[in-house]
Amino acid sequence: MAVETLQHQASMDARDAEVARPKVAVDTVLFAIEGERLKCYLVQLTAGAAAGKWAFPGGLVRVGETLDEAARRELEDAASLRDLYLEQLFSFGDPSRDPGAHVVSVGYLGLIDDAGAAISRSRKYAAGRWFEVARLPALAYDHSIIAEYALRRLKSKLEYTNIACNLLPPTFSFAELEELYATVLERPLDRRNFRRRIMAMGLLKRLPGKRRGAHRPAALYAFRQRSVQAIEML
Amino acid sequence: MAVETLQHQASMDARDAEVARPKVAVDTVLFAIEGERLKCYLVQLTAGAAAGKWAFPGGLVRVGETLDEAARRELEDAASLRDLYLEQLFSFGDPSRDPGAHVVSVGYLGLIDDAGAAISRSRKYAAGRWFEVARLPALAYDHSIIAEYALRRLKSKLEYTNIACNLLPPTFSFAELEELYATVLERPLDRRNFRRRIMAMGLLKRLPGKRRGAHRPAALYAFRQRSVQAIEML
DNA sequence: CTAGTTTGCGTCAATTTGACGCTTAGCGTA
DNA sequence: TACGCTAAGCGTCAAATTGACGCAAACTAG
Repeated sequence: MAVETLQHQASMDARDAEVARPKVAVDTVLFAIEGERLKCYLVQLTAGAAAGKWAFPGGLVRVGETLDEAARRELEDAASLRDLYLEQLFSFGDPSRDPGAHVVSVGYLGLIDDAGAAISRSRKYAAGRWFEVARLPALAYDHSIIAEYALRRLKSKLEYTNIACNLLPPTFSFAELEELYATVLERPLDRRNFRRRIMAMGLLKRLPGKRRGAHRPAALYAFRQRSVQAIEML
Repeated sequence: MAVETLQHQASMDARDAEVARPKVAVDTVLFAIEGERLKCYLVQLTAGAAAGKWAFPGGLVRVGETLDEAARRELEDAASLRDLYLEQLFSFGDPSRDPGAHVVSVGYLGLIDDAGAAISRSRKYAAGRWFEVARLPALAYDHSIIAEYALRRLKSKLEYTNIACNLLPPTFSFAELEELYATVLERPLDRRNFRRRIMAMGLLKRLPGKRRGAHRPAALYAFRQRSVQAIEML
């Protein structure tokens, strides 16, 4: 009788050591807006069969840390990033997703308001930089599938949550917010209907100042809540 | 320098064996409707610190199988169940969720149309039976959190997918469908508006026969598609 | 002061949603 | 057989929401 028929969950006793088990990794699809383009951060792998290919920053989960902590640790290591929005996406467990070993990857969606904050100084990777989402290079492992999940989740959550606050600076004009939506959703929005919808959600607060530009000055706004929450969910 | 800073994903080389890694398990929250009550299937653990407690059927993932396969294998083992609807929920990675070891659990939502199909003859568990969702016993590990996720997902997906087809027999009356919704959502539905909404989605096909009962006979319906898909998602 | 551009508010019809009334069909019983 | 009961099934109406679009206000550049 195999070990797992004797116990529901694993315990640290000696019998476990004899059975090979899949490992657990986290991989984060990190998005940012840069110049009216949605971008995501990729790192270039240095080791393994996928060396030279691009992938999302990630790595194996250590004993004693949560999945979120693992994802944050890997982002800090890979790009010196801290305090960003992270949300678990989906877990990818196909044993052939990594030809080298059976690794279950917990995919994460990450958002940051400033692409410039990412500093690729990790010795773990050959390089790290932002790519336009519409023009990603070939990705290692099953990361192109993870990318699809992440993009779908981001688009979906834009519609019914205040998740956009994590892609914008603390203060912004309505036009900037609308541009963000149009960029991510890849479709034009009616300016007036968009304003009505957003205002009806009551997420924003108007700030005193004005944004001066080449034309009529725009009112400044900020999100009431910086924490993500659903609007009018049943 | 630790192993994981040298490689992105794990490989099977010798250095890995030196580092303890979290294990991966799957746990499935299986729902069924029985007598106007939403129920879920629990098993009673026999081993480990949680022995005697109730939990969702699950176990460690083996090298070479997908997460879905692992979940199906455990359900077959625990309750002789096959060919049911399964959907990945969320992964739970808190290292303290299982006091015995660091086990990352991938939670699954399962649906079956016939609670009677579950046969608890597994030697792995002391017992297995259906519990009313509103009156679950104390659960092992973090399974009460997983239960909350599963119930929320089920309620949510009822609203915009044809997922209900997995909780109903192949043929059913409109009243039975409405009762299912009311039971799961825990609120009364307006019969006429509900019918309009469901018909507008175009999921059902009318069958020739009639359901004879104590009163006016009801038309019989079946789902056009038995595969789950979202309706009118943007 | 004028032309050009962006901001910001408002209107209107079409569609969707929520609340509810009424008829139909079959069963059981007098 | 006819009457009452109950569930099934169809339809109506007002309120709320959505999509399409017009227009004036505010500012800069020349």
